[in-house]
Parts: sequence; C-alpha cells; structure tokens
Amino acid sequence: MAKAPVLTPQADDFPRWYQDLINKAELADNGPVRGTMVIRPYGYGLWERMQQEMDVRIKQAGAQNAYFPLFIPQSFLTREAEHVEGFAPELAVVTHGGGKDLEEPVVVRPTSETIINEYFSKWVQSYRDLPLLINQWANVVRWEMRPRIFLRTTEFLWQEGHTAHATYEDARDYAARIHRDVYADFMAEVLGMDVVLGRKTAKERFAGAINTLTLEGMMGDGKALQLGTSHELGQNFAKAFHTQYLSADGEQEHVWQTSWGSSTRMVGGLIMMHGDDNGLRVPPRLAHVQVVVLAIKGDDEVVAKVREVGEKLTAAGLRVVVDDRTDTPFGRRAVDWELKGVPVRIEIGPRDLEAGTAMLARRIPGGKTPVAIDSLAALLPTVLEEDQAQLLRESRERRESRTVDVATIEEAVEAAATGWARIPWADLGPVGEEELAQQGVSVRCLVTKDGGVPDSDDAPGTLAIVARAY
RNA sequence: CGGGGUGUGGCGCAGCUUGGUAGCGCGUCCGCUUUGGGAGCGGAAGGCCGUCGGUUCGAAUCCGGCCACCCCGACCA
Repeated sequence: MAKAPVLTPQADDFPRWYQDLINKAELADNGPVRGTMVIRPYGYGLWERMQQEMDVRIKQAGAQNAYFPLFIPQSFLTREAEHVEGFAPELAVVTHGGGKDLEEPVVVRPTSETIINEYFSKWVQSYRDLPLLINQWANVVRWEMRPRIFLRTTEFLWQEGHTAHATYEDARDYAARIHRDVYADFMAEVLGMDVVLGRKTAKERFAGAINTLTLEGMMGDGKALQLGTSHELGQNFAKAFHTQYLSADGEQEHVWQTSWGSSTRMVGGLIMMHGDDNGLRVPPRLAHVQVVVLAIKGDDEVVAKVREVGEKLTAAGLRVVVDDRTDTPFGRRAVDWELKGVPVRIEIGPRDLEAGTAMLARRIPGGKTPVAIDSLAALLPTVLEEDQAQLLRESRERRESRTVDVATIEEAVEAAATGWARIPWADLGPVGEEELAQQGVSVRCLVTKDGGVPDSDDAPGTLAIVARAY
C-alpha cells in the first residue's frame, strides 16, 4: 500500500505544494510580521551560492561592491516624480526615533537609486570619473499586500547595481551587458534555468527608468516569474540629484545611468522551475551540498567506510555531507535528502561493503545503480554535469511546449491558463495590454521574432510574451 | 474599501448547535525493539481555548465590542 505523499502533489494544488516543500525541505519559515521570512540554513546556503556566483560575474563586468544606508530621508524619494509615485504605496516610513518624533521621517529603502545618486553627485566631477560602476548586497523593504515566501516578501535580500556613464550609448550597452553576461549567463550556467530575455512595456517599466530589460522564467504551473531586471535610467535621476560631470569639451553634462537587481526571489523561482512531487531538485553547480554519503545501518565498518568515502570525495573537490545519523531510520533520511534536492546520494550498507560497491542514487533523472566505490571520485563530476544539463533542457522544453502563437486577446487569455502566449505587439498595443490586465494576464516582455531583445517598443516584428505572473 | 470565513498544545484539526473548566493526528522527549525508501510498541511532557466585557452557580461553548489572519472581488506591483 502506498503511503500518503510527502508533499501535496503539484497537480492537486501548486501553491500548497510550494509551501509544503519550503517547510519540509527546511528552506524558510514565515516571520512574525506579515510578509517577512526567516531563511533557514539550508535555504540560506542556496542564496549564498547564488551570491558567490553572481558576485564573480558582477566584478567581471567591472563593478565594485559598496554599501549605502538602510534609512533614506523621505525628501530624497520625492525628487524623482515617477519614482516616488511608483514606490509610495509600498514604503515603510519611520516617524519615531529615540523616543521622539523625527523632524523629517526616514523611509526604509525600497531600492537605493536616490541615496546612491546623492553620493554619485559628489563623487562624479569629471568625465575621468566615469564610468562609475557600483553594486551593493543589501536588504530592502517593500510593504506588500500579497506576500508569498521568497517570491514577494516585504523584506528581501538582493544585489542592486548602480552605474553612471558619460553617454547614452555607454549606459544602454552596460545595461544590456549586465542583462546578458551577468544574469542570463548565471541563470543558464549555474541555475540551469531557461529564461526569456526581453524588454518591458511602458506599463511594466521600473518607476523612473526609460527602459527595463527583464528575464522571465516559466514555472512548473505555466505561470511567469520575473527573475531579474536591468534598467536604463536615462538622465532622470541625474537631473533630480544634479549628478553632472565636466566633459572633455569643458561642458557640464548630466550622467546617463543604469540600475539592475536580482533577489532572493530567485530561490522561489528555482523551487518552482525545478521542483517535482518528491521535492526540490538543486542544480549541481549551484548546490552547496552536491553529494550526501549515507550510512544505511550503524555498523562500525559501514560508518567508517562512509566517512572515508566522504573525505575522498571532498578531496576530489566535491561539496559533500556525510550522513551517519543511524539513530534515524534510513528511509526517513533518504526522503529528507530527496526533499532537499541534493543531486547525488551515495548509499552504503553491509551488502555493499562485501561487494566493494555503493548505490548511486540520482535525484535529477531519478533511479539508482550500484557502482564500484573506487570509481566514485572519477565518475561523479561527469554525472553532476549531465544532471546540470538535464535541468536546463527540461526547463527549455517545458517553455517551448507550453508557449503558443496566437492572434487574438481571447486566444492569449486561453493560452495563459496553462502556459504562455506569443502575439505580435503591433496587434496588441497598450490598449490590448490593458484589456489583458483586466483578466489577470500581463505582457511579460517584448522579444524580436528570432528571440532577441528589441531596441524599442515599436520595432517592426516585435512579439509580446503574455502570461499570468507571480 | 465591499462580501464571506477562521482564531483551541510546535503544526493540522475536532469539540460549540443541546454551557459542567479540553481531545485527536503529526511532531517532541524517555525506554525497548528497529534501520536496504517517511519504523513499531509502551510511557511522558506540552494549552491564560485571539482579546476585552456581558449573561450564568458555572463559558472554548451563549451575547456584544475590539484585534489578527485567510479566501473572493476592487486597487496596486
């Protein structure tokens, strides 16, 4: 007789499955204040690996890390009209400090364009100071009406990049470079996540930007999730904060700017893109635990062998955990590691010792095979790379099979019930976009016919990707 | 903001109609037996029943106020 499923099956109730998984895989808990979350060690480990891999790419793109304050004078926010209008509804404002009313309320940063520009305007004097390329790892607060753990939380962790350039072209190219060489590369190569790169419509653009580039992923239920954005800010903030430089011609010019961000939302995306009814599936290149070596029983020889194998695999450069907690039944531990999505389990018991073998259990393709213990260190890197590639392939195949080309709004709404629709932007336009919005469907991004990023909204042949979104 | 619903050990729930001061499952702890896919048996700990007030000899239960949370709609990313 089959036992009750460990998780609510995805097909029964996808949001419930997501919540179950986060609880049972010990990724996070809800915080005491609505919309906040406690990220538990296993979940934080995923984020730390994301930070490491992203940080390398950000630095390769020439940016340096810095840190700006959590508190921003309220007056800063109001200097850029669109920006304040966009963020006003979700600001947390501090009105008291030290037991007194504050002269001027301070807002908890929802993003840092304003405070960073305040300093950029001091640091940038000459064209020789440009480009100025800054990134910060921080928490931000946006008071959310409908929080969803990892996907939309009131406080979340992210990186935000802010740059200033001498020309429009430099800023435009840098925003595109981050979009492609940092975000797209990271998501494909490390997360094994298929994403569509595109351009946001005016309606979906960042408050204060002249152009927003996005990466959209298709989740297991066919809905879309924005996984990162890179904005061209034009000179909007430069004018509001007087961020100017003296050009080689001796003229005062406003800088051209970009900002770009990615957050702990990526953890939620990872879960919903790669997870299955047995739990999470962590891509090997990301995994902070790539291999778990399990002692099936508590015999001394078994435990000794398991530890020895763990050390050898660690020495071979793999990220390994040894599970010799033999006071807990084997089945329980196997299910737990499966829930956590560890790519490879090496299971060793008395029978294996005699044969000199171990069971190699693979989370991503599934299945178990016996292999010679001595061959593991040589075998596993190949296995992990195969599994990494499988996740990317599966996510791409799902998106391709569940995206349909349509000609009307009705068809687009119908397609969005189970996946994505692609419709010529010229046939839709802002009016059609509004009509879709009435039915809970949005234009996720605009792409060119061959899947590239359009240079403008009205470039001929531009297609809109339409979907329900998180 | 409109409509509906729910607040009971850590989690999920029953009990409320027909008042008599709390129970089940999971989890936790101890013991023994177990360990090749969420172990079994025995024992134990753990609850100002959201909150304030009212009715009553007596309130988780009936009545009223307040608070919080959830769902649908609206609004907003």
